[in-house]
Amino acid sequence: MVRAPCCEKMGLKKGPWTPEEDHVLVTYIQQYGHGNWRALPKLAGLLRCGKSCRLRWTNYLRPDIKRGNFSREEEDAIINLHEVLGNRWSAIAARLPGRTDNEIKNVWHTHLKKRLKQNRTTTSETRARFFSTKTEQEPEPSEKSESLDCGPASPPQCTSSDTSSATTSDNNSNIKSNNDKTCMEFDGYAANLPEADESFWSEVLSAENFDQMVDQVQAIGGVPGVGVGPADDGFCLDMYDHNSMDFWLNILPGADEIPELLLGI
DNA sequence: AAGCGGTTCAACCGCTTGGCA
DNA sequence: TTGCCAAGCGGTTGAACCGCT
Repeated sequence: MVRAPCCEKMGLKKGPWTPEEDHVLVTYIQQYGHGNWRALPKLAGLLRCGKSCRLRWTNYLRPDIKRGNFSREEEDAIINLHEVLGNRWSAIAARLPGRTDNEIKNVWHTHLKKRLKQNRTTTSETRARFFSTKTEQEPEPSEKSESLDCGPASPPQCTSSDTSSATTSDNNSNIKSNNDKTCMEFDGYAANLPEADESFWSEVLSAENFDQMVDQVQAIGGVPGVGVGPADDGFCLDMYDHNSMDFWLNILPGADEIPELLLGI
């Protein structure tokens, strides 16, 4: 199917926005709102298509947008959310107030992918040691694994987040899922897990739960980490002290020491 | 100072989704 | 149920910028 580009009509401007155009757009939206994006440029007197106006507004001109570099906390949050949500940039952006999906996508491709790649290189020996006893036929990690592609089936009992803070479950009880398939990663190794429905992830990712659990773990001087493991009727996901042996025993049954390079991340 | 290659990020393209008649 | 339209979304592009030689 071939669809004509939205700006194909002659006379519609493309490319970078000028300060004058920005001013016209902002003034119009402040005055009348943006009921219909397609009609907006005509009404506002802009030689742009509605789509271009919407993008300019949502990605740049909106008053609630936070400009400037991402903090380390924000970067960590993106990494953690990306592990769970994959390339759903708008869903990730919804959890980072003031940041747009476009911005997050750019940061991911320009900074965070590199950072993760470096981490994986430095932890590869540790990882190999820990997985050697449990997952002898583990496939080689691929570049593509970052996009949460579901590769060949991996043992569902061993997986986790590879950074300190991550998602968590309901207060003191594990959250059980249904039996569909999804993917999570451990330091680049994709593992198939039972997939949870939307309400499950909403609950897991709810700010209240997350903050509460992080606080609890930090209150005892621990570093928050997420463990995922088998449960009687599916799998469970819970938050632990990342530096505790219990955490590693849960996700790597049989482990005899905490992965040195992951301590205190 | 100039050229070049790598990086960044705003903007675009086109597919998907949802609402409505 | 079907078709159309508007908006949302993710992938990609390319101009601007930056650092190195």
